This record gives sequence, C-alpha cells and structure tokens, in this order.
Amino acid sequence: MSPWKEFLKPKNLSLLGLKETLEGGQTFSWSSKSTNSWIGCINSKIVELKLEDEMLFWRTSNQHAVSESEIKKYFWLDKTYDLAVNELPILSDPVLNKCVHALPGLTILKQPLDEILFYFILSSAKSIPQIKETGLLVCKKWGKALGHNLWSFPGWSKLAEVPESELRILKLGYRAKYVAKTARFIADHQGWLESIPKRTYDDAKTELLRLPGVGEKVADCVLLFGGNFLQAFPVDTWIEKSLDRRYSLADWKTNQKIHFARIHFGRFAGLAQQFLFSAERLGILDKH
DNA sequence: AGACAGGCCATGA
DNA sequence: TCATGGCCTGTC
Repeated sequence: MSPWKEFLKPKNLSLLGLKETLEGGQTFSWSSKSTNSWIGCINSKIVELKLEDEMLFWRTSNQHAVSESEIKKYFWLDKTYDLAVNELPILSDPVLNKCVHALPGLTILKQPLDEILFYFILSSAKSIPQIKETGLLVCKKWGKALGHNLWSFPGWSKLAEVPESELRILKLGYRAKYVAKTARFIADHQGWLESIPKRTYDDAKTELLRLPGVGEKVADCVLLFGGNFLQAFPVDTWIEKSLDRRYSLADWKTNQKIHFARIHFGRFAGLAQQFLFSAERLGILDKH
C-alpha cells in the first residue's frame, strides 16, 4: 500500500457519518479494520480509509492506485454535497434536522450500477451481514481476486452463464432465480443497463421494474445508489415505520406516504431518506 | 417452536 | 387498486 495521504479539509465529516455511510446498507464493499478505519475498493482498486482528529486519510494499492479525484467523486466530496444538504427542509422539519445534525457527512456513494443491481436483488428479506456474505460468495466464485481478501463483482455477462442451481448452493435462496433471470434479460438486451442513467427518473424506474426480483423498493435503491438519481426515495420497513411514527402517517396508504416524501423532501429526497434511515437504525430519534 | 427479517410475485376480491 | 400468503435462509 502507498503511504497515507490526507484530504485538506473534509468539512463536517464525523466518525458516525462515515461509519453509517460505509456500514449502513447502501454498500456491501467495505470492511472495518478498526473503529475508525475501513478497507474496500473503488473502481476495482483497493483503498484504505481512516478518520483521525477529524481529518480523513487514505492510502491505496501501489500497483493499481486509485486517484484522489476518483475518491472525491465516489464520496461526493465537493460543495454540491453541502448545497444538497442545505436544500433539504432542515429548517422547517425538526425530525430531519435532528438526523442531519447527528450524522454529519453521511453521504450517498457513487457506486457502479451493475454491482448495485446485483446486491439489491439479493437484499430482499435479508440483513446487511447476510447480503454481504452471500454477495461475497458469488464474487469469490466468479469474480477476480483483488488482494486483501477483496473480490470484484463478476459482471452480469458472467452470471448469465451460471445455472440457477449453482447460485442456490451459495445461499441465495429464492433470489437465485431472480439473479439468473435478470442476467438472462441483460444478456438479451445489449446496452439496456447502460441506458438507465441516461433516462429520466420515471422512465429509468419503469425499465428497472421489468426485471424479475426488482420491485418498487429495490428499483429505488438501484437508482439512488447506482444511478445517481438523488430524488429516488426507497421505502423499506424502517422508513415506512419512521414515516408512520415521526410524521404521523400510520393511516396512509404506502403510495400516499411515498408521494408525501417526494413532495416534502424535494429533489434530494434520497439523501433525506439516508439520514432518516440511519437515524432510526441507531435509535437517534428515540432520544430526547 | 415459531415468527420475523431493509421484498417480490402470483393470486383473488 | 389493495390485501394476503408463499418463498430460501438465518437468527432470536
């Protein structure tokens, strides 16, 4: 690994915000090395991060080095992040305000669409450690070894050659069929996956919903985490309960709740969702 | 032991 | 359109 380097001014980045970004369920590619450091990969290149004295340090592989600009892009480390946070209704919404102040620097990572699609098809009715584990089994079997016990996502074309039964062995359960059929779909529609980020949000979502194993929730996760659609607002059981409790929407239909969230949180609704989700998970909103 | 987990999908009203 | 139960696998 190269020597540690540091970013000049990682403003407003807290340990909790970084930890939740890397371990809170939007990515499954990072492992903690200690309480304040992680190892993972960006664009198939190994990176190690640590937060010390409120400064962010990083180092990378000597052979396949990741650049500072790649890291900045991946972590959304530029002023548009602060502009987005300030565009959220934090002044009028005390619940969101509390979340944002409890998790400084929590961000939406810019991850590869193909890999995100794969992991979120696996995510249905599974916990974060289980998703990580089963995903890793697939990457170990058909992906490339990157070193440091990290493996690349094999890619959909590779998965298209794998029979469903082999995926079942790797504990995918009923999701094995979804992965196999989605791989088939992508192989049969050249250029289709690549077209997703170029579409409008509504159009991209309609397209993703054609895939087996991709419903409303998974589609929004894929768009938010892998397609740079910051308005996507995935509603899982945590978020639904949060909207019920914190915004008194328990009597509303799920679709009405989604509509409320879109309007209320605005064009960076997905970022608001991440703050709300992490705060609920950590019990921050239960404290006074 | 039995329910439930960061869902999806096929059914049936 | 809306509500229900089944589906793999682990965990409490």
